[in-house]
Amino acid sequence: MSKKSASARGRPKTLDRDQILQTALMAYWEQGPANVSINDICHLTGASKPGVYREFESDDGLKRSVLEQYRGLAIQPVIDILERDQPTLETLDALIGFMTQERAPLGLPSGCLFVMMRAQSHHFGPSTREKLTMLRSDLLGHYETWIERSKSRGEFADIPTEIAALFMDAQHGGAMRMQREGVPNTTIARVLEISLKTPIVGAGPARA
Amino acid sequence: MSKKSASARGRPKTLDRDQILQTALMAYWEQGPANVSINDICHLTGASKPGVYREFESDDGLKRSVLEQYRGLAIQPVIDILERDQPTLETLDALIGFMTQERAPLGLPSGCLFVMMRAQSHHFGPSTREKLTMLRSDLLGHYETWIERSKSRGEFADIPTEIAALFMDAQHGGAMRMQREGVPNTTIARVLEISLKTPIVGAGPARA
DNA sequence: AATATAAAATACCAGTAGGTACGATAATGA
DNA sequence: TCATTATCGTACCTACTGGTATTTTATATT
Repeated sequence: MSKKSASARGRPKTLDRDQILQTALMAYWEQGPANVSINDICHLTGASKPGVYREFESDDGLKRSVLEQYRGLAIQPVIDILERDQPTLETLDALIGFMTQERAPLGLPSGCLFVMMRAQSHHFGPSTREKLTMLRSDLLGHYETWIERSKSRGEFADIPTEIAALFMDAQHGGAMRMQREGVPNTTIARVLEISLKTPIVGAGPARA
Repeated sequence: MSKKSASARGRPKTLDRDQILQTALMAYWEQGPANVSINDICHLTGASKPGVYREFESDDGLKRSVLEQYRGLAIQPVIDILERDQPTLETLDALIGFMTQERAPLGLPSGCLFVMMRAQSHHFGPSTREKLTMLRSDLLGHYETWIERSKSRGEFADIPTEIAALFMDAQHGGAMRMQREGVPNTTIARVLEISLKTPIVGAGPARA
């Protein structure tokens, strides 16, 4: 890991890895990964194509790295919410709040790159696909531990943990898809209130 | 409309429109629309490229036509279930049954082409996008009339109809995505039991 | 038989994708 | 000073995309 600051031997590198990652991340997120070529990223960043390939090895490698970057940006916050020790209902509210946050003021695209990439994982190389699978099972794992903790407090319905985790993941994916299709965040939040809270804490509307 | 059987003037057409549509439909469904080129479809069907363009005008036109075809195959059955005059719970069971049907024995790919295409609608031409939007609002409309009918029988929770329709659409999309990711249909069905039934008829597990 | 019509398919177009060979360049170590 | 090392970027490669110009062929009409 101590390769950066130590003066290397040859010509010093001018290529800005983080800038490329950030630019690619935003371009993928906004336009969809399949609509952004390596050439596009070169033009956007001013980097040369061999430079990008030297740094990331291949299209597959770049996408894998972007996904890693995206994890810190948009998946970890979800995990952080799950790991705060809060009453179940408050966690659910925090999740809904995070998902339906207005993106434009933050300069962030709508939808979720992770969800988008999962939906078209067969377009990607093996390395990216592997990363996708790992991120997915990691996220599901965090859902599961949170569910178990909620259950131990008696604050979670009697649903098998594995099923409940898939259920929460599905609600998240649904919300992100709606956002991409232009459904207003307030509306998405109302849907999530019903779809997330009712099955989990029974806090939904009265039955007719 | 009486152009087919009437003997036309020039060279008789040998191009089989339906075969192309069917082949393209299956290829799109299996591999994702973005992974199937017109060339692929030509090779699969034996048709020549200008023939395909003569029939469908463009990539956009072909995709629109395929989508139309897909409607009859996989969207209309859902609408038919909604239009059967059944108790709400039976309709929900029928929907869950349809979504989690084993596809392999029927020779059908898993997932839903409509859901896939909605998720990447920005890859397509204007005509295809228009069709997608129309299909979406048509489906949502059918959900809404079914919801209203259920409400009038007192068999639907007190959820605004528009919200409930988006909710149902989201559950459908989530199920199709899980299926694509390889989640077993029995598991998906259990998730749907919770996510669909609990909010709508309160038939979920007891709260803790 | 000659002509009009329409569909057939080969062979091509420009554009772009992912990827790389290779000579130039900027630093360090001897 | 001079070799060594490593990154630089131009210019290129092949493959394939959506799309079409052009010629040939099979029919119906005259």
